[in-house]
Amino acid sequence: METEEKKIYTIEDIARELGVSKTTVSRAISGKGRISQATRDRVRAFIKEHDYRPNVVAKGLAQRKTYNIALLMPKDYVATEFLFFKDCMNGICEMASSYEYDIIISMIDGADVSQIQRLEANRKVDGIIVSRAVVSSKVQKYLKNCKEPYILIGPSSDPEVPFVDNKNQEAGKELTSIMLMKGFRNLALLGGNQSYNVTGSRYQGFLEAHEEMGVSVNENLIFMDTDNQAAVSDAVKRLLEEGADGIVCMDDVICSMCLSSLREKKISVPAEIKIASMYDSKNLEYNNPPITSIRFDTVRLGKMACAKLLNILGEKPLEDTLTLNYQVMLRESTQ
DNA sequence: TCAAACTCGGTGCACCGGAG
DNA sequence: CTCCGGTGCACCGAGTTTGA
Repeated sequence: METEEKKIYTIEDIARELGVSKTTVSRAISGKGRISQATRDRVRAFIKEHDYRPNVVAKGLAQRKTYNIALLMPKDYVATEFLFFKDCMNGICEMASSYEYDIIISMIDGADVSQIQRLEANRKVDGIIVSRAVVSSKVQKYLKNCKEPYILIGPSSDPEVPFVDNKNQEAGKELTSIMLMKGFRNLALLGGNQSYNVTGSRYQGFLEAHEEMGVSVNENLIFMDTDNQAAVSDAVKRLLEEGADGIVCMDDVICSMCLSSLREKKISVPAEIKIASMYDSKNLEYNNPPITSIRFDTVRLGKMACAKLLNILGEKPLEDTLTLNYQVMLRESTQ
């Protein structure tokens, strides 16, 4: 069977077919400038009928835009972050594509800025989204001097740098408060990589809850950088020796490793020790007992980061309705 | 050999003619 | 004169073609 190749229309073809100028067609599509409703309808009907799609490269050429956004990811991200990135990316891509933007992912190796340099030199992107784990000060300093705007996912200490972030500190505080209100007085904290801001924020929340409730923190029960099984097992061993009555894990992967370590030691949850986590991801979905956890909407976080950047790029009015929050999922592990 | 002109598809601005 | 609805053309950037 002979396959008939579909004609790809240009704005000029439409103008010719409809007996108007290219500018008129462009206006009918963009909605900018003065044009009669009748002409606009005619153009739109033609576009619909012939499935016309504007050439984004040409559009970019005329507007000096690329319609690309860079997403900077850390090259050395650990397993605990995978689900975060996945959800975040879903949100970013969804928001970007609704404005005809595409995402270019660039893996950043420590303080090496060569990837960003290349994107900038080749004018590949209009803006940059920096995932929270790219924290090297050299990278941040470089970005500040970049001509492309950027937004940070995660806390920003610099008031000039736009950012979006989950309410990590508040969530850490609330989760800890819940444990303290249940009467636990010897809480352990298993934290992630200390070079990440999120770890610091959640730790601050943990401390604040103690302070507010007038409970002193047992320094021997604070474990950081427990992002691998060996470190978690060691922490679990020590927190049991120290007589901890509850464990707050900074994320689900840490919690999952912690549960595995407790099982190995035949310590039962929640009968012998309570445990709570943050992030409420698939990692713990089928755990028995169900784990009390903070649920963040990371897809929304990604969407919001992208929306804010699009706003800076002049593409999108900023919606106040796009706010971030979290839910506390109270389950059997803390009962 | 090499500078100038042209190419792609779309945008933005200056401007035009007709109507009120 | 002003407003409306439209036109014409320069321009965007980089590669290719033309022609002196």
